[in-house]
Amino acid sequence: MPELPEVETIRRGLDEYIVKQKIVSVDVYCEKSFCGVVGDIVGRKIEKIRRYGKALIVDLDGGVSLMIHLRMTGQLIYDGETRYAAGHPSENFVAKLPNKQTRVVIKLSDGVLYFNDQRKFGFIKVLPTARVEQDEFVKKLAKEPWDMSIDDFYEKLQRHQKACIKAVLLDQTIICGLGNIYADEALYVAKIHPERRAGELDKPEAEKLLKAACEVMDESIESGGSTMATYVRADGTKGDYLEKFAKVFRKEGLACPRCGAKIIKKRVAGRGTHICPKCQKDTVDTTPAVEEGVRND
DNA sequence: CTAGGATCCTGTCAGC
DNA sequence: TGCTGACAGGATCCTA
Repeated sequence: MPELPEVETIRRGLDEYIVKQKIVSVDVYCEKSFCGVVGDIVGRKIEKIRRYGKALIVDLDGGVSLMIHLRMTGQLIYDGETRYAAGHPSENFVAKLPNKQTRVVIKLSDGVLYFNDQRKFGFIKVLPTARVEQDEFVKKLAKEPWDMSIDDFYEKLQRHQKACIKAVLLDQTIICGLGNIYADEALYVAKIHPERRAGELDKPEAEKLLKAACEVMDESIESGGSTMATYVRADGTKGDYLEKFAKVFRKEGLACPRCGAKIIKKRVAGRGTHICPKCQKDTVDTTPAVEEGVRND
């Protein structure tokens, strides 16, 4: 799905466009995609949009909230005076809606919010606002990289000694926000091979990785996420992290911008993984002479 | 407890 | 053309 930067991009967009609007009606096209009773949210006003990791919380008046998780292929498309679309990028962003992938349609006072989701892994769930933080998913989330101390991160890596570092980065209960794109990009920036065991990273490496995670996600959020967040807005701007900033993700066969070696793709932790085989060594760097393995390039 | 694999679902693409 | 298997920007459940 949409990883943290994309979800944050959606949050900002919804904050601008749907807050203060009233829910007029809700059409559920796919039962699996909507958990709750439609009558509990119709007529309520949207007060606030929050985010926990990759989960979006829409607070309504009367102490009711919606939790929205896009998982792999979810998208939220607001169609009002302008169209604001974000989430899993696809032609749906500019298509006529509803369409085959539309799962829930929320009609608002001044526009319509479409929840599309090709694979139906995502969902919208109705719950009392007071219970959001008690939700099993929310409760288990770890800190986001910006809020995590290096000691905390290093200790977590030690705790998951034998797991691939990539698997660790994808585990939201260890560190929250990264998904397949930003895990690959962060590992590339930090020059760490995704198949290294978490326990064998030394502290300077862990620090580089944590910093890289913040960096790649900051960059993406600033550009509106990797998706075409503002696709149809008048200014024509669009978020295009993959085009503009990604160095390895979906770049297999292309030259590494750092060393020129050919980027490869292989399966790691059950996911397609992009690596520069030269910059990202799959064994511990035993180069002598430099203390603690710190290399300043 | 951790680690790894299967699984939910639809759609697309490469290879025969 | 039609079929088949692999794979996909996530998270959970099951097993060892």
